Amino acid sequence: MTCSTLASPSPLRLGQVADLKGPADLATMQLMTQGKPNQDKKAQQYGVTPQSVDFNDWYNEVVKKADLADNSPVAGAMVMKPYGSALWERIVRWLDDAFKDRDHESLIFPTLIPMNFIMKEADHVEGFAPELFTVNKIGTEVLAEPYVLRPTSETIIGHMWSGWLNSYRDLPFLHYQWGSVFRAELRTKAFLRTSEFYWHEGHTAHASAEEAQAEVRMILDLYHQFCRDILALPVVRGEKTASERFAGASATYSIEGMMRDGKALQAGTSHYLGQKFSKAFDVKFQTRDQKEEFAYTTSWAISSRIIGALIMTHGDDKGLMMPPNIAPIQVVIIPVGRKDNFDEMVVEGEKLAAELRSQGMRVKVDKRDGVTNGFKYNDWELRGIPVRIELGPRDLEQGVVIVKNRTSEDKETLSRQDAVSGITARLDAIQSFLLKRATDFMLGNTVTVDSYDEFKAAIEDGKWVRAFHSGDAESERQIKEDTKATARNIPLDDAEFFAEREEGVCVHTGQPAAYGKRVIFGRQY
RNA sequence: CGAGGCGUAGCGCAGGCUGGUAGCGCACUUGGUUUGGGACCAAGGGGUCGCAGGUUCGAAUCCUGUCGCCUCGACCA
Repeated sequence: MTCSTLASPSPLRLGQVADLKGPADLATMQLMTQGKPNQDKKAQQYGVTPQSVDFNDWYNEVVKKADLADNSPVAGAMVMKPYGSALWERIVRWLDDAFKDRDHESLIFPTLIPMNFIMKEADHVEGFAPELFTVNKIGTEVLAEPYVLRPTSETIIGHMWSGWLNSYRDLPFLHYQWGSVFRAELRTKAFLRTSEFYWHEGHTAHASAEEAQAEVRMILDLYHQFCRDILALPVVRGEKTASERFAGASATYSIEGMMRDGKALQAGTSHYLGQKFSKAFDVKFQTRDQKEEFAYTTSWAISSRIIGALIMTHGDDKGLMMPPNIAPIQVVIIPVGRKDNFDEMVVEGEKLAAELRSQGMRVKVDKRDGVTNGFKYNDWELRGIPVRIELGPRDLEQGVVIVKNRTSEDKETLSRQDAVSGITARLDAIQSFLLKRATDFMLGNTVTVDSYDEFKAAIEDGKWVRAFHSGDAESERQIKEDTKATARNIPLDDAEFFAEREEGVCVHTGQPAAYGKRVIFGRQY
C-alpha cells in the first residue's frame, strides 16, 4: 500500500462552523478571517480556507488559486484558464472516443435557435422560458422573429431531423455535439452554475421505444463507468422522480455523487423523450409495413459541472486532488539543487521525464528558478498533481529518487532504476485509493430512515437519506420546503449502490411507498 | 428577482464617521545572498479609490442612481 496513510475523511456537517472547538480550530479560523491586523501573512497569501471552516470559500479559493478558472466581465460566465481547460479537454477526449466507439456521430448545430421552436413543446417552454437569452436585433433592425441562445438543442435538432428522416431504414440517428449552451443564472458559481456552460449533448432517434430506452440506459452506464474508472467518482445510477424530470422528458435518469460537504451533485443525465419532441417537430418515418410513426428520441449530457464534482469529491485543505486517469499532469519532477548544480539536476529530471513519458505518463519538470522547493511542493499540491518526484545531488549520487503521493504525507525513496515501474504502480494505487475513499465517504454518510424525524435530523446533519416515498409530487415539494432536500433519484436495480428492492410506507405521508425501493434524498447543488 | 454584505495596486486590507489630492502586507521588477517543505536584504515600478451624476473652492470620503461580486431564498446541468 503506497498511499494509505491519509486519514479517513470525516464528514463535514452543516453547522460545523458554529461548532468550532478548541484552540486549533479557532486559530485556523482567525488565519482566514479578513482584516485581522496580526494574521499570518503566509496563510493569507498561500493558504486556502479549510473545508471545515467554510466549504464554499474553500471551493472558490481552490478554483482560483489552482488556476482552473477566473471570473469574467460577463455576469455569470467564467473563463476556464489553461489548467481548467486542459482538464476539460481530457474529459472531452475520453467521452468523445467512447461515443465514436459506440457508433455515434458528432455534428454541429447553430447556437441561435428561432424563439418559436422553443415554444413548440409545452413542458419544454415552461422549463426554459425564465432563463432564455433572446436576440431580437441585428444592427439596428429589430427582428420580427427573435432568436434565443440555445439552452439545449432538442428543438432545432428535431426540426432538422424531420427533414432527414423518411424510412425506418434511416434509423437510428445517433448524434451528439460538443458546444456551450446558455441558461441565465441568478446565482452563479464556477463550474457548478454558470450562465454559459460547456457540454456535449447527445441526441438520438429510434424506430422503437425499447431501442430508445436501451440507448438511454447504455449512455447512463457509460457515464457511470467514466465517473468510476476515470474520475474516481462513485455515483448512483437512478431514475428521477416526476417532479425532477427534464423539461419535456418522459423519463430522466441521472448519476448522483456526494460532495465532501454531504451535498449531492447530479453529474450526468440521460433522458428518454418518448415521442414528445418528435410529435412537436414532426419527426416521423414510414415503417416496414408502410405505416407512419413518430420516432422515439433521447437526449443526454455531461457538462463542465463535472469538474466541480471532481474538485468537491477529492479535494482537501491543501487543494485539489486529481485522479491520475484524468490529471493533465500526473507526475511533477522537482530538480533540487544549488546554483552550481541546478542545471545538472534539470537535465537529470528531463531524462527521467522522458522515460516516464515513453510509458505514456504525463510529466512536467518544474524548472523554475528563484522559487524555493517548498513553494513548488505546495504549489503542485494545490493543483492536485498525483505524484511528485524530488531529484537532487544526493539522490543522484545514491541512485535514488524521492517520491511523494498527493494522497499521503510520507516521502519515500525509490531506486532510480525502478522509478518508472514504481511510479506506474503509484498512479494506479492513487486512482483506486481516491475511488475507495470517496465511496466509503458516500456510504458512510448515507443513512436509512423510517421516520420523518430521523429524516429531518439526518438531512440537517448533512447526510443523504434513503427513505420510502409515496411518489406524491406535493409531498416532495413539502419535504423540500421543510428540509431543503430533494429526491435525488431512485436507484436502478443494477445500480452499484442502494439498489435493494423493498416495500414500505412513505416516510412523509404514511401512504404505501412507490417504486418498490427507497428513494435517495439529500441537499443538492 | 427578494433580503443582507462587499467593491481602494495583481491578491488581502487600512483610510471614510470629522472632505484637503492615497497607504500597508504579499505579489511584481532589478541586484545580491539563498535553495531537500511556502527564503532573506536592498533599491524600484504600479492605483482617474467599480461606474455615472450631484453637493463643494476641493470628493476615496457626503448624496442619488447604476453595475459587479459574495452569502441566504426561489430556479437549474
